Amino acid sequence: MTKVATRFAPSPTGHLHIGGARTAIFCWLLSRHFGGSFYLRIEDTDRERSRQEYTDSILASIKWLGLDLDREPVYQSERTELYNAAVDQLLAEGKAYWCSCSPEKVEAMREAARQNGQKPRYDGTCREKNVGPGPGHCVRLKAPLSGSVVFDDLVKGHMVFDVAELDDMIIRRADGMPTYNMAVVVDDSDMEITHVVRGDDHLSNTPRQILIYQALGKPLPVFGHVPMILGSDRQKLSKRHGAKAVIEYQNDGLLPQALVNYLARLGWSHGDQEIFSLEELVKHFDGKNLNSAAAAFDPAKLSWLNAHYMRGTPVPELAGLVAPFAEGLGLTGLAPQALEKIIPLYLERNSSLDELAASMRPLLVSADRLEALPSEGKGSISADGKKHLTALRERLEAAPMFDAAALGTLLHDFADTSGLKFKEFGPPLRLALTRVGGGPGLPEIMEALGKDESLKRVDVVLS
RNA sequence: GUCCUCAUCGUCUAGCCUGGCCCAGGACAACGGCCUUUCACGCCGUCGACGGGGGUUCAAAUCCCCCUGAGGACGCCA
Repeated sequence: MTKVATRFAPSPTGHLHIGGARTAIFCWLLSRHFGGSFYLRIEDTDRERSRQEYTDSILASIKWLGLDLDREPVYQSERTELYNAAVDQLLAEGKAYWCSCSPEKVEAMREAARQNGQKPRYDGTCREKNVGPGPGHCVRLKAPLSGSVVFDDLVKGHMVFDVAELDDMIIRRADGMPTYNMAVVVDDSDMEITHVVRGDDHLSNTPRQILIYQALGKPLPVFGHVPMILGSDRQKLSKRHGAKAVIEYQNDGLLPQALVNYLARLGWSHGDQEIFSLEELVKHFDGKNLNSAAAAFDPAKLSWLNAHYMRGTPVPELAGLVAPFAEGLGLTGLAPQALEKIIPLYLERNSSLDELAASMRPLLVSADRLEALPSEGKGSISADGKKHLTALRERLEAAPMFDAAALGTLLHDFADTSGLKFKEFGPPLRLALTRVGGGPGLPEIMEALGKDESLKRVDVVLS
């Protein structure tokens, strides 16, 4: 058995989005499962739409996801000679021919076919004419006129296409560049790709590509067409579904492992298991159990997974990961220890790094950078509240110990001796300390803040 | 229009190949409760699906046919 090789082949016309990322993950997983290789090929033959910044972005996203490559990325724009050699070979062998039909003329043929209820196709005008090269001439594959193309798809099963459905596709444009189907076949063949895993929007391209493989006399790879990812309303994925480019998830504070786990599990399953380490994914992902139905993207489940992975990350590492998000909130020059100290207080209350940074902010800024409290209404401290705070402040100032355990006892004692209920002084104290309604326990917050800062925050709202 | 693909809880899915163990299991979400001097976590529980119609069979989510619905392809785009 030859060594398994897979490839992910995006065109650099946008950032790596969620659908592409899943395809890349599947390809990578399949190669790793079989101890094979994984490659990246940039399909940039469309000079108009391809942009270097997107290539860079895709490469960065692949890396961030942790998908390592076994060779440098291949750029189709640099391989024109290879494609031309293949086209010339087919021409020389009589398996392809020059065509002088203008695009307008071909479009007219298609329109006519459509009118007749036929599949729009090229009618083969130049097939036997031997027109030869010339300005505006393209090259077409001389496809078989009858028979069928058969292959077994990893996810769709046994596929049969009647070649009568296909026409003589263009394999080299008038400008000398190969067309997509030609370049893909030449590349996959040259790169010795054994498993072509891609979106099922390519399913109907497959018989065309198989025709090219056959004309070239090259062995066929195994094909696997994974269904598309839909939005939560089962419509085509778009921004409003919260389905974004990988780089945006990164910017939102998602952990790559969460995204990989979520995406791997979308359209693939291993019994009832939901959480997979990378090792488990590699161990179980053998190209089977792929769902042939399209799956809807669910941001809530992704979020749940992210929370799970955040909690499993060691605090010092987490501190390094949230630091950039804290900086984004204007919290610069923070000591790593400052973050490490309060991360445990907020970790289980957040499901992304940016939320975590935002919720920790009140404990990380100085008292004067907290926003002012409203004087009345929601979020304000009543006159009674201030009175209770004044009394509590005295106890706090007199506290010999300022750790969470001692402060917990102090608050209980205060409730007992003052006859006040917790809800009469707890919420005002919380507002004074953090300006936020919920969060970690008051004792923990005060310990993290320290005595001076805690008293200062109380003083600010009392003055 | 032609060809192709797909169809289990709101969502991701198990089960389907090799019919009975499925009056359909798990997870996310939602809802309720417990824990908690807040919020959250955690725990317990509730709601909730085989698209429709025909067959085949003692028996169908599972096999066959039709319908419906959804998606894709039909480029000198990829």
